[in-house]
Amino acid sequence: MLDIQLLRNDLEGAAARLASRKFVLDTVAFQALEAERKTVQTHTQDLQAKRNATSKQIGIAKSKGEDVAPIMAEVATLGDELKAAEEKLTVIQSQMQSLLLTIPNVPHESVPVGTSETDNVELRRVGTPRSFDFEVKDHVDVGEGLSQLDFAAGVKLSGARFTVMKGPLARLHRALAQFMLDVHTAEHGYTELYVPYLVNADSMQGTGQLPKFEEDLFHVPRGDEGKLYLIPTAEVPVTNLVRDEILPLEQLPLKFVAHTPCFRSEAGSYGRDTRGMIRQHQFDKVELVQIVPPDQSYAKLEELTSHAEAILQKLELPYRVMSLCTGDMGFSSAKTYDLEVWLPAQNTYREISSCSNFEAFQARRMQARFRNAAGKPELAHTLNGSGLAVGRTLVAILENYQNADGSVTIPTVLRPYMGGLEKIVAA
RNA sequence: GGAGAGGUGGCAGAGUGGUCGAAUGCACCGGACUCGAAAUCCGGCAUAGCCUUAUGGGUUAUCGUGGGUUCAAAUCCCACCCUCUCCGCCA
Repeated sequence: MLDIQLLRNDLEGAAARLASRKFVLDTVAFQALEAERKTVQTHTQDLQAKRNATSKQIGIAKSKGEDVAPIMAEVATLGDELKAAEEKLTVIQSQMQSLLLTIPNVPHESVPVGTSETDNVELRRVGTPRSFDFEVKDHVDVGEGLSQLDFAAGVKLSGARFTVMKGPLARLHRALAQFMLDVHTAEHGYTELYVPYLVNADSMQGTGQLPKFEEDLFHVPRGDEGKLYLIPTAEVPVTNLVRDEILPLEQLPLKFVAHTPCFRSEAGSYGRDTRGMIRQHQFDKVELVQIVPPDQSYAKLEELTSHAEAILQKLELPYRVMSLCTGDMGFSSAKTYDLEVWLPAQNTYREISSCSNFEAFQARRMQARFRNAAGKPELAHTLNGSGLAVGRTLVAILENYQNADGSVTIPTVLRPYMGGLEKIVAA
């Protein structure tokens, strides 16, 4: 959520910046609503002040044993008028709130301007793609060749976009998550968390999934009206830990890492990545989250991104770092770096991590604050990034570490997690 | 699932219709005293919004959440949420 002051003080400027990310802000509607709000709110508060003053007088008069009938008569009609004004104000305020909740974040000035994926800017490449002296298979053929990756079983149990892994491959998947957690806690200073996979609507609104992207979420009914949502990323429960909190300055920055499954309905992407486990309804991810003072957030974005990169480097997977353009960034983000891993079978780089600075956008929705040096509550900045998406990392390993005989070499750093196993061979 | 108790400021805890945004204590901040500290004394000490504005001032809302009664609600009524205790069940 944007600061409404920004819209009041520099509406055209805000609209121009939002336009760079393909969002059209209806400035006329905003101004009209804002003008009405001002009138109605002032009027309502005047009436409330009058009511409060009169009620107080009645109280004083009664305590003195005086006749209160004349004063009562004075406010006889106030009630209806006030009620009407309050109702009107409530409607306007909820309209304003709804409007604000659907406006995306303003891009940081360092974000490249563009309209689509193709305008993203490559910042660096790390590692050299391996050259193969045989025809590379994609991860589906590699995994099924090993009889350890079973898409048909996933379909039987649940439907499309679900997968079953078996044996050493399932263990490799677990090993990846363990490895990532160990690196981030031991080397990068993150505190490991275990969090709920079902969260309430307030949490989803806090990080920006609601109200706009309900169709991307799975939910389960609970009670008559309520429902809980399956998390699409650990970002939601982890970041919402600080919702409605005022943190002591000394506690910042907070650095959390959590390994969770992620559930996405993938509405609107029915035709994309239907083969393999690139795009699943359920996948595991190790997520990094930082809560920091505003003046540190851009330095922390670089740092957090480097933490995610460290995993790829240790796994010796070639990747590149992209700075997403204004038109390709997520709703809540002010700046995003994507890490893209090399997939030889696709002969391209594919997203495996997304690291973002949300500035105060999420914090404002969540009322996540800290007490600044002056002792005053101030909105914190929130950041997060995948460190990494476990399923896609597994895909990358299957493809990059495949051998001519169909086996898959296990990256050195993972072998301790695999009981010393060096290679996965067909069962 | 059954029975009961309870949710008030950073914490503890008073307040059951009226000068209550809320006593008191602790914690915290500033000052006095002191060579310094402790003790003591004095003062300060919630958050969000709106209007106005040179510092500032005015005003509204908030006592778990939402609704209702009333001129007036922390206080009365209804619904919901959460916590605790006991019983049952259970990984």
